[in-house]
Amino acid sequence: MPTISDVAKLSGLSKATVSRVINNHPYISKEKRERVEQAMKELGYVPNPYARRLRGTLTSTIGVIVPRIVNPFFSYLINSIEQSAFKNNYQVLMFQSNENKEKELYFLNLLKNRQVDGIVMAAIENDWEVIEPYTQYGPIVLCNEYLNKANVPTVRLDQVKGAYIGIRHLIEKGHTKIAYCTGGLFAEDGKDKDRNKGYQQALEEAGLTINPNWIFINKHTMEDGKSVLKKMMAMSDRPTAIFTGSDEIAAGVIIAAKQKGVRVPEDVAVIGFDDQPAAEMIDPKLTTIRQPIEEMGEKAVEQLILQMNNNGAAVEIIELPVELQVRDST
Amino acid sequence: MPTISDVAKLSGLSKATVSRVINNHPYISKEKRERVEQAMKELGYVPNPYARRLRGTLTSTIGVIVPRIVNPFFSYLINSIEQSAFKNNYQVLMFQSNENKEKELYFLNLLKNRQVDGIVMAAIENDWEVIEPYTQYGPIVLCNEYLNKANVPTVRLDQVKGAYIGIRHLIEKGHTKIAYCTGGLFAEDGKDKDRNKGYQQALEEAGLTINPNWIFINKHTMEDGKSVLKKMMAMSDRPTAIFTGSDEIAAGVIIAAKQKGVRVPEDVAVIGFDDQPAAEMIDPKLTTIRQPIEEMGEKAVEQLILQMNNNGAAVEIIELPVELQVRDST
DNA sequence: TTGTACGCGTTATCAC
DNA sequence: GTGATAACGCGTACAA
Repeated sequence: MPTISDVAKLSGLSKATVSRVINNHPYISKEKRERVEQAMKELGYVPNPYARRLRGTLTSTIGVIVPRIVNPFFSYLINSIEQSAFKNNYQVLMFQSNENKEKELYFLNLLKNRQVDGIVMAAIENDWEVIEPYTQYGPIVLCNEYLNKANVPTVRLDQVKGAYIGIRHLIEKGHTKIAYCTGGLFAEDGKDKDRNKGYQQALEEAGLTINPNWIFINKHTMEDGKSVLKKMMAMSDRPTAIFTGSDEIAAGVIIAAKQKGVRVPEDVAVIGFDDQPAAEMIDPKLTTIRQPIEEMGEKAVEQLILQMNNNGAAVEIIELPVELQVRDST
Repeated sequence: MPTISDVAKLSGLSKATVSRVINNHPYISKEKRERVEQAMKELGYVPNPYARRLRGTLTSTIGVIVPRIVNPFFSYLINSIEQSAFKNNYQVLMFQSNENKEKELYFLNLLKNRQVDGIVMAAIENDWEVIEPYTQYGPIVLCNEYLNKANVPTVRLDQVKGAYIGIRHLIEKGHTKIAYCTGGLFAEDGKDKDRNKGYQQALEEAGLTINPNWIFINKHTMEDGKSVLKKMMAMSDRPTAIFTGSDEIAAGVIIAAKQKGVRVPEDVAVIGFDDQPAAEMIDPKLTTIRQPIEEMGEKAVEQLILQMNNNGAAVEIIELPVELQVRDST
């Protein structure tokens, strides 16, 4: 690999001059500039980025941590992040935490040793106390996750409203017996706490009370959806509608319903969450909560770049709206 | 950021000794080793990777180029690549070419200036003649794509067989009028040429001839699938089965069929390709061709690492088998 | 406008 | 075993 010295030698000029040409400095005679360019072309010279960085020039790659990229929600998010980053001349280093605390820490370490200049966390496995120290090495922005105690830029969705408008929609359709799936434990302060709040709020407003039998916790997959439907059908007091918390679970519910001859939405109305492409493939097409993933990715990159360029930039919390997408399953 | 000199100073030893500790050299007294480790911890010292690389130590990131990550096929592929790379202590820089030649070249340049040590190309937009020169900067392996003229490691699927067993299955089910979708132009030497070959081969063996009206070219999306079904139904001589070339197209066909009251598989049998998760969500569940994506990603990483570690390693062409997954749409 | 010389942080070489 | 020191490739004060 040719170095700047080779170029200098070939062009009969000094390294300094070559460097100036490379970095577009003013005050170089046209003639020498051309001589240098000629020599660079001839040698196929490419600046060594490690030497440059060592010397202090800024780097240009950002890291993104997601739980699993095969989840369409996250592949769409990464897509958006990659596109935005590219527009801004940043590269994207992609990581899957696989919901593994140690893997997450491994990735955060890349920030520490400056393999990346900043990180977008779209998953967060460790407690904030253990993540927080890494912010001293470079900016971290939270995306689709948030922690009240974390004083970092955050881009998130209004999950309270997401659940609220979903439940509300079911109520307006005349349902009073509404089952509910959550990815967490339906605790005050755990995973999905915002959605839980929206759910409770909508019920309260309508004067309905929660039937604990109709709460399904720790649900995530299509298989979960199938088993939920079966459990529902086995109840003596059956719900007539279900808020599933994800399109995948909703798909499982609908598939199982068909198997059992349960009609959707006549016998059971089903509402998903995410508005994934599959929502339109399912029969009946899925009513669901649409999330502005694209915009979320853009904003996250925007915030991150802001922080990278300006260490003291204000820490913004951006909340994006969700909306109801009514189709045929409710 | 503390440097190796800071550690040396604090521990009262030389940079050389500190470096030896960092790199696990033998022949260091236990006592000094501990003194160094203590100092490192105290300072929160992290070696600067750019300096290390400048000095000659190998880097550890590989690039992956895919057309679009939101295509489940590729998100699963990237997933597999990321997992394999991680196991081998490599990081993954992810790129979407968006089927754009220039973007592809931009990424290939990262190889040139050593931002990545090697590249897995799961998409290939430019002619090989323009890509080939980049191989001098680092290894490139082709994944799910191949070019006869390219003398680089290649991991691919047996597409001829993929189409062949699909069509064969339809024939065995008694179909003789079989429509066919291709992503290319059904040309001798273009996109999907292998599948075309498998299609023709299966028909020939069964003594069937190709009806040009039943060939649909340039099809990719669910929307394409819908319009294909409509066109089929408008024909006087209708096919009774269709090989769609992708689960997405198949989904579109089935959705449109339902709308029109066409029964699947009674009136039209549909076969997909890929075996994406959606294949099980669709009603009827999709018969499709399963591709060993996981294995493909692993092999690609394996080949790439082989090349990176051993410049002269043999160039292997690995062909992975596909298989028929029979469900309810045929 | 151009060149000289130094330093970025690390590791390898060579002495001791 | 350990410590100077040079070298990796580049950018920039400083001098000219």
